[in-house]
Amino acid sequence: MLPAFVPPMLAVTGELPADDAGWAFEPKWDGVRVVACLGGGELSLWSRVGNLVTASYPELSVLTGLVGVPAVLDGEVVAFDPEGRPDFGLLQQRMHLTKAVDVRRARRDVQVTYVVFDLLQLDGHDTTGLPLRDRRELLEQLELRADGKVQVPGYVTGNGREVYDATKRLGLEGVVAKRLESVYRPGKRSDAWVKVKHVDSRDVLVAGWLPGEGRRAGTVGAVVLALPDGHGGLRHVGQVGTGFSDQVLDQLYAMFTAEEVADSPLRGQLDPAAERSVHWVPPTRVAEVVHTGWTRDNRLRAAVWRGLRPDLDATQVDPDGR
DNA sequence: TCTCGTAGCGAAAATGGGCC
DNA sequence: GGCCCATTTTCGCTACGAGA
Repeated sequence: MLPAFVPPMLAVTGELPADDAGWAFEPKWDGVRVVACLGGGELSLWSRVGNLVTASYPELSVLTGLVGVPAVLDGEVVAFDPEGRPDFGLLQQRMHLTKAVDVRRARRDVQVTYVVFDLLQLDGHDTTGLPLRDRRELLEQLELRADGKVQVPGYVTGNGREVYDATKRLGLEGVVAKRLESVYRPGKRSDAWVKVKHVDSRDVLVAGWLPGEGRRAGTVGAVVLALPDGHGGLRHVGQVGTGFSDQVLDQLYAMFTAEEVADSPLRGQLDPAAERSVHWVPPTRVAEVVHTGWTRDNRLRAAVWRGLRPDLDATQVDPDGR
């Protein structure tokens, strides 16, 4: 009998705990959250919001041979780059495939690994009421290892700062701190799990803006960002659409509409439909954003607005944005 | 058959409203 | 006041239908 989907517990974003005691630290895996339900020789894989994704990752059928009793596992499907780092861009080539022929083709270039970090049911027993410490012990007793397709990475107790620094050196996304005594709360965001991400702060130039929709109709939806290209021009480095308060949006809207210009400083660098929607401003204002890295086409990944930098002028912005 | 546009889904963060 | 949930935005990708 195949167990039913259990919605995964979610972490809050925050800082490392001030006191390491009672916390477990593990790397933050840059992949997609997947709950695996096993039983009767069958497997179902579910996304965070309860969509069935079994067909997208046929190689994970090895799980059925690893656990002798019905079980529900929580983990992350990850694609590793040749250096062994999780690469979300690679994984995106697999995420939405549903047809067997497409999945077969994509598997030649991108293999995935299921990184298991929690156990929610075992042999018909609900384990979510157990402390994390006990759930992990049961999980490790299952000895889930399969030829690079399944991993159960260990965790570190204490030394959260060391784990954080190590993940930064290794190019990982960050760490997750989990209270060892915490129970698993299905579908809930809990401060018993705290994700601490590595973020970079950069100074960038404001080149234009896109109108908002819905609640943000009549104000700014996103700000178009640029950096000097080192040859007297500018290169587009993406947009930022989050991190603003309503007050800041109103200020930016008033500022931008008063300065609008017809000419694009980034001609030909955005796709034509997007370029038609942009309202351009002179690229003289400097803003600070934080982001989690760069996409393959040299755009800022997951950029969050921090504010304008009136103390800086455009000539002080480094082509690397530092 | 190919291209283009749209929709949907994955990730994330911030805000505001409702409720206790 | 704090928590939870809904809603908004971003990017990157695939699926699919329409039209050339």
